[in-house]
Amino acid sequence: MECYCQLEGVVDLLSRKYAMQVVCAVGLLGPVRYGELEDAFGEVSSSTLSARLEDLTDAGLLVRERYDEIPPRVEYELTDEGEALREHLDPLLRWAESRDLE
Amino acid sequence: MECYCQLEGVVDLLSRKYAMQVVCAVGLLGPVRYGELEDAFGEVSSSTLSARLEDLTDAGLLVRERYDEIPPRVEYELTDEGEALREHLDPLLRWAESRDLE
DNA sequence: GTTCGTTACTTCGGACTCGACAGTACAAGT
DNA sequence: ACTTGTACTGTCGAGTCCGAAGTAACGAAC
Repeated sequence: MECYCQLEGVVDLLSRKYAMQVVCAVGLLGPVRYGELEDAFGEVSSSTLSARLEDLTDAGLLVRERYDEIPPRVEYELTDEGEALREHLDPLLRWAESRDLE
Repeated sequence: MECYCQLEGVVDLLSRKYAMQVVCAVGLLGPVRYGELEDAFGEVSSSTLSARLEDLTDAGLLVRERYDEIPPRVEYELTDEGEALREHLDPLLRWAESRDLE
């Protein structure tokens, strides 16, 4: 019970590709458009990125704001819960980054 | 560059099933045997668990100690790097746990 | 001396997830 | 007409994960 083995839910969500990076990226880039995220990631597949955005939105960690314009405009932002998650995630990714650079 | 989008390596590793839980579990259970982990997880598939243990060992986050006994005995433990990771991971899983319980 | 128990895994077929790339909708600009 | 810009969706082959069953090794029990 004290070993986190039984964890599901959010952790499963974060265990999908790019999930952790998306949370931190949306947090740092503020209200951000789909294309900006795609550019930031560089080599992500659009289908996977949009699946991840949908997952995180459904989980209540992101809000998706769609403007009725042509060409379309959509902006993603963290909810309060998403921001809470990002604060826990940030030290982890920061550590991972410094480790990978060695 | 500041948005963690390009992160690979450890993050990809942690983005696989049970990876984060295994790190925290091994940290809390001390030197721990394969079967103990399997019991703690309860409903894990043995193939996936052993794949994850191998990944983490190859990445230098776990050490695997095999004793020449019958029946076999194998113990897993965190390396210093694994412990550093666990310290960053722990607040995250703690948050996830409290969120999932709501 | 043959079966039983223990442990830490593999192996297997099928299901799920991912990546790359092509395609969609719509209007304004040329 | 035709191209441009945006945010996706569809498809399909490849990679990953799943649970169930099997494997190897040897000592102990019968």
